[in-house]
Amino acid sequence: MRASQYLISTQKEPPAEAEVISHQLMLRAGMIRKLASGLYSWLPLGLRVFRNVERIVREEMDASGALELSMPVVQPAELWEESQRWGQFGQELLRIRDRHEREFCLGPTHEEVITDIVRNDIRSYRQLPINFYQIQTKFRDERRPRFGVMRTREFCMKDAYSFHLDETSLQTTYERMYRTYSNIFTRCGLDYRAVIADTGSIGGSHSHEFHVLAESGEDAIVFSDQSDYAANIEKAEALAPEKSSHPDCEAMSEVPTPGVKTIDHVCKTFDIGPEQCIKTLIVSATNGNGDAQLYALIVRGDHQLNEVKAQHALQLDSEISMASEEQIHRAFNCTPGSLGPVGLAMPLVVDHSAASLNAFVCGANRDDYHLRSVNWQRDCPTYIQADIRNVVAGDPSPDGCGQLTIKRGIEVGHIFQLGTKYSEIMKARVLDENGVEQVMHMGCYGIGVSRVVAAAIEQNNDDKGIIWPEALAPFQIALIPVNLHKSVNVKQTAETIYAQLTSAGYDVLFMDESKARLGSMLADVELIGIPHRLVIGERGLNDGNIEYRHRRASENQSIPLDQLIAHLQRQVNA
RNA sequence: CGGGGCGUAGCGCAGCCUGGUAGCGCACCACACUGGGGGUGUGGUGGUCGCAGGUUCAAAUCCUGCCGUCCCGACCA
Repeated sequence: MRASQYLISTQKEPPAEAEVISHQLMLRAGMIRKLASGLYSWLPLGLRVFRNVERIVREEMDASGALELSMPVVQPAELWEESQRWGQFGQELLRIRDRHEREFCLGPTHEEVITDIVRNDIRSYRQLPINFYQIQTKFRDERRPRFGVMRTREFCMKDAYSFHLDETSLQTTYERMYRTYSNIFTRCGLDYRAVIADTGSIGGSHSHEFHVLAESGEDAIVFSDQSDYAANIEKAEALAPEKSSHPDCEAMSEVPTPGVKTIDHVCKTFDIGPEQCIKTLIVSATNGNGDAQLYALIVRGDHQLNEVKAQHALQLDSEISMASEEQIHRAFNCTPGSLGPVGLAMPLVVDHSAASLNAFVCGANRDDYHLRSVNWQRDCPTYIQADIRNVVAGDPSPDGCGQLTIKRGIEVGHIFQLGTKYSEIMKARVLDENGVEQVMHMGCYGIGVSRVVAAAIEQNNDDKGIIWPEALAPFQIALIPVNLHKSVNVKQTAETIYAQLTSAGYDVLFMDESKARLGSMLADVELIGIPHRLVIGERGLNDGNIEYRHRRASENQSIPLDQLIAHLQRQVNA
């Protein structure tokens, strides 16, 4: 590609709105432009990278035996009512009406549509297992789009759905997808980890997420330092401490604590550590009748509530949210910072580590007072004990091997064993070899194609710009002539090399604008992140050389002209 | 959803407090010089100052409402 016939739209300064490095660099390099919150256009340069990811995904999916198809973005409400997700999915589902006032949504995912196809077209176990995929635009009306294309409302996803006669077959395909995903992210040149995950709103039993490790990641993932155990913190189990009894301690007493509302302040007042007090969190969830119901959750002062675990412990389908100060005041006539479990008339779930405390401090459900020497058995005997906290670094690994460490990750892929969640309710059945009708088992498998692009940049950049992994680069080689307009020799050589490289199959960006200055061309090529660059100037040509430099290198290499192609072959395939 | 910030040329910003000719840097166009790491000079192009209403002789500036956008929070208990 000749730069003179392309759009290189680089900027020196990042737009003020860009927070994370990948967002800044994508804007500065001229890969994307924002249309509105969470909606981005891909400029030609960005689209080249996007297509590279897409190509790798498609090749690996095809190689796995999956079949590509394409389903509509706009989906009728009836299908979602049938799966009961029209009500469940919440505000992320963008609902629209057509001219006949019929309701539709923009598809955030396609379980309903694929299940509808399969239940009509697949009747026999002989047609199973089968795995369909598409690479397509999704829409989720995120409450807070951010970080450029990392979390947008409209985004591109590869979604796949497999169908099986039984669980064993599902397990086999699930494992194949696990390997396929590993191949895809390896080919993309990413440092990633597969971790055990929660199934969230998609549902199902077993699930793994694929995370690209990066400081800016929105997820916390935990690893054992002695085994393969890795999980999303949402899912990582905090083991219950060894059974501890609650020997009677000195009598509980109420202590005046004017103005004390935070754990920090409680600790100073009583001269104790945060692990010796508890915090009482009030959450609200919508019950079956659509009413908001309050629940009390207790974790140790130094621990954090895990909302996903709490939701499971409360056996709720809908998401929980923290109660507002106002709700709390109405229910308990005190501020949130003065809450405690003693005497609370509502369902109470206590985390294992909080339940093993004895003689602890907590709020008195009365402003400006706290309770000390509280004993569970004696003072507050009725509660459910469960794991509802986030693990912390140093906790024992749930598999019994080693201790946990915590890192940040960007979720780029997610695979689920759905089981019969959708096929059951939508009556997707086949006849088995005995002529008996069986509900199909399903798996589903997603990759955030646009997010992979951003994640790759988060992991590969320096102060000059992007450093593309070989397989994702918009161009493999940048060809930079020095003083193109002045030197006939430079011009002829550059044209010759450009023709040679192009016919050898390389993607070359030829900086052929005659009066462009060397410095700005180098800066652009580095910002854009092209892995290999060639500089052709009189200086080198006088000795029969041109200069090669890898984007990660700090020195040029002089390459004799007649060895150029061979040299590049070694470098590009390295 | 709650709180806060911002909205002036493609990008980054100043001007607003104290109303009176709309500015700066980058980018862009022309010419000249320069020519191996974003060069210099001269001259230019480009803005209904987010939108609507109000106050005023006069509004980017003051007032009201709306919209957009970004950040923070929603784990403080």
